[in-house]
Amino acid sequence: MYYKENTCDEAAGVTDGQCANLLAAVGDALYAIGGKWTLRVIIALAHGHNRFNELQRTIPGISARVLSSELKGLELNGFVRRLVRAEATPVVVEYSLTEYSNTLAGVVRSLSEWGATHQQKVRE
Amino acid sequence: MYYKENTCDEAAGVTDGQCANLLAAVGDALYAIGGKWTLRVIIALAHGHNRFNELQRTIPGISARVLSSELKGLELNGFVRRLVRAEATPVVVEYSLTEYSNTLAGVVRSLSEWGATHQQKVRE
DNA sequence: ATTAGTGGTAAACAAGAGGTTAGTAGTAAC
DNA sequence: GTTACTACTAACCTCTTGTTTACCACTAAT
Repeated sequence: MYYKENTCDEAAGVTDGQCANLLAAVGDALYAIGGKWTLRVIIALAHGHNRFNELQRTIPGISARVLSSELKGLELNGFVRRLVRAEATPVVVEYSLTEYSNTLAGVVRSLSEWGATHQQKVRE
Repeated sequence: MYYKENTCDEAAGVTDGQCANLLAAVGDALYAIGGKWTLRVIIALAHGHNRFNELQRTIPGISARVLSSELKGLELNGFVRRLVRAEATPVVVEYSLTEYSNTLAGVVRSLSEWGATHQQKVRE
């Protein structure tokens, strides 16, 4: 359980450490993947969309400028690999996920599960 | 066509639907709790910090203005309950999580687990 | 009398994320 | 010859988010 029921004094000291740890960890996670588009790009790549314009078509509402900067950031952080296929005409660029990005599977799963049920609740 | 039409014909149609669903669900989730402070406020509340200034002390870096607007938004969306204790002097305001906010447990857990390991990887 | 604490709000501003428009160079299809 | 596709990038603008500072009215302690 991520929450602690009681507020009694003996617990305060103990859970405050846990709380600070949680705050820091969640802060780090959101800093890396909390942007509006970051996870969506990763999801689209995970489904085999690995070209620039293909990604832009798959992700509704993203602009070329934002997609470009997202891909750069993801490459910099080791989530995405960029491969230029110079043998093709015109030159084709392929993006793909690294193994490290697989560590995000759990996050994507719980986030999408919660998001789906939450969306149903919002339409009440 | 001078480039391949599909990476995997049979998969394309099937997974594109899944992909769109995932994108929408994750989008909804991030819209609700993807802000810089939203989850941190919830975590602090979950650890028994239920007064305004207490929350501000617990969450490093948050300003009163932002905390105030976060709490308003969370109350509006049904994550937080606001209780004014008029019998006390000075008047005391208590914030607490609703039952609905417990549905976020899985999200917080996976996000904090990933955030913790990611932070270790970043320090390489 | 001064300081600190209660729970905030108002105003002014800064920063950054994201959106819009336009344009690059080359090729291929109509 | 015109359109459309490849993968972007530059410039500009807007809008949200967040910061800072000051302030409210009241109380309790020093």
